[in-house]
Formats: sequence, structure tokens, C-alpha cells
Amino acid sequence: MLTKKQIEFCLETIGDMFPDAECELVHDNPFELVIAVALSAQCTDALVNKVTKTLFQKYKKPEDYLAVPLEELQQDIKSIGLYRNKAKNIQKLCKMLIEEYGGEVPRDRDELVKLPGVGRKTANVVVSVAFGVPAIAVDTHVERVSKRLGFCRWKDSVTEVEKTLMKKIPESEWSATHHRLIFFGRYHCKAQRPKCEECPLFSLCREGQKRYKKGLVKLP
DNA sequence: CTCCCGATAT
DNA sequence: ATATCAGGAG
Repeated sequence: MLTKKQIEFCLETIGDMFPDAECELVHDNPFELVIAVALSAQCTDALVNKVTKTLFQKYKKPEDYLAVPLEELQQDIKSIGLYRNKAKNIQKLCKMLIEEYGGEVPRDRDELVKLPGVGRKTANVVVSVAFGVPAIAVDTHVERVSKRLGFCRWKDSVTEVEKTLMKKIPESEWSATHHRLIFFGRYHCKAQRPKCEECPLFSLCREGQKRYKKGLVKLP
């Protein structure tokens, strides 16, 4: 586990590497964001954007998703994967929005989590990106980066990772830091071929040291 | 814990 | 051929 000072140094460095990190899911309003994030489970943002580009032209409002048979919606999002669950969730979600939320996306995290296909991570993305509420959505990248660097313990659940990060990062920095961690994980500290050789955090990274001992990292 | 699942990188 | 991708539900 890194000290609070070390974590601050890491976040500052990562901020210098990705100063303008932001949400990469293309959307025009909170409703489109909810759909995009729900679709993004176990799938790349790039692929979600490819699908929503045409999807959002065909479906504008919750009513539009309910106006077609389930099978048609499935076909429209098939290339994303997990498409049967996602199509069903989207139709149920739209039904709930209409019947219980006046057709609008709720601004409250606890209400968002009640929507089918929307868990803690998705709700955090929506309140943060769409409504400007401070939040840290712990996705696969944030979890991996936090554990590799030693922001938290290896066995921590995503809930524990989120609590730890919220405790060690000032609230005003939650949303920006969260996006920087995602960019760092997506483009630098990648799951399959992390760029340890050119990483400014290598010397204090627990995973980096482990990889070095294994001979996986060749220093210049 | 398992299942859902196609696209892409390695 | 296998690992991974802005996870969530049962």
C-alpha cells in the first residue's frame, strides 16, 4: 500500500500524462448516456460508439425503444455482445423511466441503481458526467490501476476500492481523477501489455517491480 | 459464484 | 487460441 503522499504523486503524474481525460462515450443528453453506459459492460467504448451512432438516430426517447419487438432491438445492438441481457434491460429501463420517473433520467444515484442494467458503476458515471455530481466509478481500468500501483489491496472489492479512493482523494477532484485513471489504464497501464518501460511511476509501482523481477520489463 | 457474448488485441 | 473490454443479475 502506498502512502497518501505517494498516491498524491501518482495522481499528479497521471494528470500530467492525460490532462484532458474525459468520458469517451458519445452522447447528447443524460438518457443517451444511460443507454451508452449500460451497453458498455464488457465491451470497448469504441465499439459502443460505433453502435450508438446509428442506434441514437433510430431511438430518441424511451418510448421509441418500447415501440419495437425485443428481437429487433437485439439485432440493433448485437455486435456489442451480451446483447440479449442488454436489450431486455433497456426495454425494462425505458418502461420504468416512463412509469416512475416521468420519462426523465433521475439525478439521484440511489434511484439510478434501481433501473435494470444499472449498477453502482453505471450510476456513478451518469451522476458524474451528466449531472456534475462528484463520484468515482470503479470500472475494470480503475480497479486494475489502483491494485497494480498499490492505492488499495489486491483482494479489495470494487466497493472497497471506491471507498478507499474517495477517502484519499479530495471530493473536488473525484470526477477528473476518475477519468484520468481510466485513460491511464486504457492507454498506458493496459491489462495485456502495460508500458512499464516508459512509465514514470515504475519505481514505486508494486506490479511494475514484480514484472521486473519476472524479466517482463526491459529497462533502457 | 456463474452466466451472459461479439469484437479486437495479443 | 486466449485474454480483455467503462458490469450486472440471479
